[in-house]
Amino acid sequence: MPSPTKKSVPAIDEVDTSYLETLIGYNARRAALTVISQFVEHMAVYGLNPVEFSVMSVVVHNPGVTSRQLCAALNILPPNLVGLVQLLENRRLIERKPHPHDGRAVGLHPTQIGEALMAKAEVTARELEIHTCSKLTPNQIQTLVTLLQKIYL
Amino acid sequence: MPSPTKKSVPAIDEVDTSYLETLIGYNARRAALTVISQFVEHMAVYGLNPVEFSVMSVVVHNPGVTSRQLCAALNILPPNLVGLVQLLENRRLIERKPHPHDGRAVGLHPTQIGEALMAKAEVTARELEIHTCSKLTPNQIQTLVTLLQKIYL
DNA sequence: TATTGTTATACTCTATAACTATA
DNA sequence: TATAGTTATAGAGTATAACAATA
Repeated sequence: MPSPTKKSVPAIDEVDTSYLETLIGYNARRAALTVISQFVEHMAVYGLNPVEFSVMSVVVHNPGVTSRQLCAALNILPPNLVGLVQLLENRRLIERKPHPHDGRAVGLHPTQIGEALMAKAEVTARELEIHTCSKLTPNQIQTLVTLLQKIYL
Repeated sequence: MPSPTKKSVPAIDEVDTSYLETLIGYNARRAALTVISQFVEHMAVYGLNPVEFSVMSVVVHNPGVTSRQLCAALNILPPNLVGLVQLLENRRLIERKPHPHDGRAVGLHPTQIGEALMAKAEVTARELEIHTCSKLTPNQIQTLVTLLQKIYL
């Protein structure tokens, strides 16, 4: 008489993901998705998703930056930036001005509204770090940032 | 007479992304994209993208796992897993068998072909870690994994 | 000839609602 | 009534090719 636990096709009680959890790629992706979903949630009050936030941030810290420079800095493809810039311009967060010495290029500048919005948004982003990394000490957060940059920079 | 550098609308020589580089979310996303693009490149020989690799890995290490369990473990929505499972089944990498004591569920099992493929793919994935993290010591890789898990687990 | 910005478009990934079969 | 698997579909994100204007 077979014991009750003997089955030719057993069921899985708890899924073992220990192998995947040893891989950098798996952990980086899972962590990034967690951080980003919290970012989306808390930045909704400013009407900014992560990409819009980073574009605005680069424009505020680099007034006059061109689309090409933005694309290179943020790893965005030029066709995908066009609609983004138009959206931010329509919201009066940025302005497009002629480039000082390249007739092909256009400089992107923050408006007063854009600067005011980002001043608040960047404070929120900083507070969000603490919340997202609540299980990490400030020292560990700094270590994490340093190690991540060694991968992509 | 104005100096040549005096411009009302100056150009940006080099884009300053130092603010964004202090944010966990920005770094996690950029690092994840770098790691994943290398993974895609090196796993193409097996015909597996990152999601297919993780599904296959969980099935191999948890024979009989159900779709629901897979979804919960890998953070995939059930409708998006359906096509994935069909694809892997068509490639004879997994098999669907009746669940031992739940008529609604279906157990996913690796075939011999699937197990053989994943044995090789997991070796490649391990080698890829070393390549992707060439600027990190084994100790730093371990630290990075631990810190990332504190965020999403 | 090369580059900036742009349009059009396709492909992938992700998300939601609703259905069926079973518990 | 709740859950597993599925279908259909919508939306977001990402990709390539090609064009006009300027360098």
